[in-house]
Amino acid sequence: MDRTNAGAEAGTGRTGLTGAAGVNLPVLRSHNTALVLDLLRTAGAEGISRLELAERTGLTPQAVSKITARLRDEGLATEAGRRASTGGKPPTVLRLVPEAGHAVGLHLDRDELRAVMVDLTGTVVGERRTSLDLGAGAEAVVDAVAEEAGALMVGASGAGSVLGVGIALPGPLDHNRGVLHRVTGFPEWDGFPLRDALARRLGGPVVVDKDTNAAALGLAVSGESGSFAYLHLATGLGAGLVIGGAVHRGARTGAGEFGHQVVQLDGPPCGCGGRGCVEALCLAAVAHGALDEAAHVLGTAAGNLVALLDIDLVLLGGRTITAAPDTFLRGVRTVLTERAERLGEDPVPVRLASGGVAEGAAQLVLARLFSPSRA
Amino acid sequence: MDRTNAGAEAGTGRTGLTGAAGVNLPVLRSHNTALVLDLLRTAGAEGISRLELAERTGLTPQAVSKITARLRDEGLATEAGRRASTGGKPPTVLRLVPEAGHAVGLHLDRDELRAVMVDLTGTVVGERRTSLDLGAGAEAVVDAVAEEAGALMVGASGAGSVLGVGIALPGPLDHNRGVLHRVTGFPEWDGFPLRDALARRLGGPVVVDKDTNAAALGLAVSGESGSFAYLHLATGLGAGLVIGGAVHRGARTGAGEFGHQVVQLDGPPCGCGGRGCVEALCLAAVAHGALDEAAHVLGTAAGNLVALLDIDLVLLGGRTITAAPDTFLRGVRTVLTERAERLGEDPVPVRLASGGVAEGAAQLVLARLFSPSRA
DNA sequence: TCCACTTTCACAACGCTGTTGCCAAAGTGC
DNA sequence: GCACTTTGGCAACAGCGTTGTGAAAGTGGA
Repeated sequence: MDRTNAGAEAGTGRTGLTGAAGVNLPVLRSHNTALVLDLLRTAGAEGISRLELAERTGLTPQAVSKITARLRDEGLATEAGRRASTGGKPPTVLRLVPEAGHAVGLHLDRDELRAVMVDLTGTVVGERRTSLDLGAGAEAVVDAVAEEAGALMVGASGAGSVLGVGIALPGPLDHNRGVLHRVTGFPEWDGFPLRDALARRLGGPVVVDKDTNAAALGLAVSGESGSFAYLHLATGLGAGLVIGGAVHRGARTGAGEFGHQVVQLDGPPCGCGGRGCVEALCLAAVAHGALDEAAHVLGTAAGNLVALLDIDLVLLGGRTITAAPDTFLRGVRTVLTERAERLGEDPVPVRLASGGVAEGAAQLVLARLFSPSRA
Repeated sequence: MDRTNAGAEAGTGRTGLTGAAGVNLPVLRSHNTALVLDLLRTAGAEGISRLELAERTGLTPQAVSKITARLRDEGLATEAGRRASTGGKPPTVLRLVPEAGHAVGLHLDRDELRAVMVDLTGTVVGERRTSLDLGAGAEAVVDAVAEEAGALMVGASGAGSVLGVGIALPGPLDHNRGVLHRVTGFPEWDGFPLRDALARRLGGPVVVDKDTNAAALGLAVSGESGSFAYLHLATGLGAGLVIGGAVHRGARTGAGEFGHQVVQLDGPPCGCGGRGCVEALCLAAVAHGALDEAAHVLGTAAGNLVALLDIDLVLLGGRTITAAPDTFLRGVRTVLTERAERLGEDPVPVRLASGGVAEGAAQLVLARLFSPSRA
C-alpha cells in the first residue's frame, strides 16, 4: 500500500454532508474517469474502442480520448491491438492493465478465514485459507487477519500496488464507521472498531462490510446488472440488496435483514425474540428434512421482496442451498412464477449465485476506483 | 405551458442509456443549479445567504454567486432584504420567486378528482374538485381531467408559467412510459397510454405516477428527509418508498407493492389470488372492528420493511388511518419498538402523514426543476 | 469621531473541463 | 486507382468552478 495518503480515515463511505453534494470539476473528472474504468473492466480482455466508450458514456469521442490518454499515462489502461475494420480505419482496442492495482479481500466466517488477492479485473492472483475461531477474542482474530493479509501482500506479485483491504463478516455492522454490532453468536464483538484497528495494523485503507453485501457486490461486478437480491441460506438467512447497480445499505447500514422478516403471524418463536421469522421457519424445515417446505417459505419471503422493491433477479447461495440447489431453485421459482401469473407479468428469474465472499470483499476496495458514487 | 420544447416525450424519466451516464459541463451546470434551487425552496420565505448556500453545496461562494446571478436573471430567485450582521457586512438573503413557475397536480381517486395548481414553493394557488367515475371509460375520464386541468390553468394567476401536469392515480402503472396497468377494480384501463393521451390534449409535459408515490414525494418535499416509507391504508393498502431522498420505483416502476406482502403463510385468501396478504388481514380486521389487530398486522409488515431497507421513518396515511389515528400509531409503534428493543437499537419513529396526493402529483412536475437526478 | 477588523460578495484573471473544427491515418469497395 | 468511410489525434475554443483582489457595509474598541 504505497499511497502516502492512505490512512485509517480512508474508506469512510459517505461524505458527512447533510444534504446533496455540489459537483465541481474535480468531482466531474473523477466520476467520468471511474465510468471509463468501469467500462474497461466490463469489456475484459476483449477490450473496447474509444468510440464505443464515447457512445456508452454519452461523452464526446474527444473527451474519451483525453481520459484514456490520462489512464494510459498512469499505467491503468493500454492499447491492445485493433479490431477488424467495418469499412474505415480499424478501431484501436483499449483494455485495463490488470496488474496495475490489487486489492486484498478477506472473508471471516465463524470457523474459517479465507483471504484472496485480486487484480484490477477481479482475477484471483493469490489465496490463503486458515481455520479461525471468531470467538477467540478481538486481539487473536485481528492478529490472524493481519497475518494472512500481510502474507498475501508480501507473497503475491503485486505487493507494491495494493489499494486496500476489504473484510466481510457475518452479522449486522456499521459499514460507515467500520464498527461491529451483534455478530451472531459472538456478543463480545459488539462495538469493536475493526476497521480502525486493522487500518493501524496494516497501514492502509480498510473497508468492512456484512458478508452478504460483499457477496452481492461481487455478483454485481461479475456481470449481474440492474437490481437484484442475493439470498444466503446457511447457518442463518441473510440478504444483500443491489439497487440500480449499487449495494443498498440503508441509513444505519443495516439493510438486508432478511432472516427476520415475519411471514407467519404468531408463528414459532425465533432466536431473535420474534415469531414466525423466515429464518426460523426455513431452518426448522431443513432440520426436519422438509426441503420443499423450506424452499416454499424462502420463496414466499423472496416474493415479498420482489413485490416491495420491483427487482430484476433473485440469486441464491449458501451451504444449505448448494446442498440441494435444484430443490430450492424449483421451490422459489414456483412461488415467484405463481405470483407473476396472477399479475400478468413475466416472472423474476431465480438463479444460483456464483462467486466467493472474499472476492466480493476485495471489490469493496476496488469500488472506490471504478464506481466511487455507488460504493 | 409556454416552453416550445415541451411535448409528449417530456417527462420520460430515465434516460435510455444502458449503463451509467457520463457527466459533461451542461449536466454539471444543471445539477448544481437544481441543487441551489432546492436549497432555496427548502429555505422558504426566510431565505438563505449565498455563503450558506456555498457551505451546503460544497461549492465555493463565487460559484454560488454566479449561479444565483443566473437565477435572478431568469426571474427564479430574488434578493429579500438582509439578515442581522454578525460582526461584518450583513448577509444578503436570497429566496425563490414563488410565482415564477407553476405546476398542476391531479389526484384521480375511484370516485373523485381533485386538481390543484401550486407555485414553485408548493403552495396551492388554485383548487378544483369534482366527482368522477373511474369506470366511465377512458374518453370520459380524459375529458374530465383535461377540463379540470384546463380550467385551473386559465383561471389561476400563473397560467402563463405552467411547467406541466402531474397525475396520481391508484394501482400499479408504468411511470416511465405513462401507461396504466391493473387499476384495481377497473381492468378496462389496462394498457391505456394516459400520459401521451393527456399530453396531446393539454399540449404540455405530463407525468403519471401511482398515488402512493406522489404522496411520498410530496412528503419528501415538505420536509421529511432521508429514507422513509409512506403507508396508505384506505380501500386498499399501498406504500411509497423514498430512499435517500428519491422515490424508489424499481425496474418496472412497480415498487411499493406493500398490500400483498405475505405475513401469514397459508393465511386467508386475498383478492389478488394469494394467501395471508397484509391488505386482506388488515382490512378484514378493520371490517370486524378489530382496529388493534389491524394495527398490529400493519406494524408487523412495517417492521419487515424497516428491517429489510433500514429506513429512518414510517409515515401513515389514508382514510382508514385518519379515522382512528391514535390506534394505528400506537399499534405500529408497539411492534417497531419491541423489535428495536430486541436489537438494542433506537426505534424507528412512526408519524401521521400530512399533505394531499394532488399536491404530491404537482411535485412530480417540479421535481424536474429542483432535483432532476432523483425525479 | 476615528480606525482596525470582520463578513459578504462582486469583478477579473485563471486553470481545467468537455467540445468543436480540422485533418491525417488506415482501411473497404467500386 | 480513386472515392468513401471510419477512427482518432491536434489545436483552438467555450463554459464551468476557482483563486486573487478589493469594495461595501457593518461592528466594536480606542
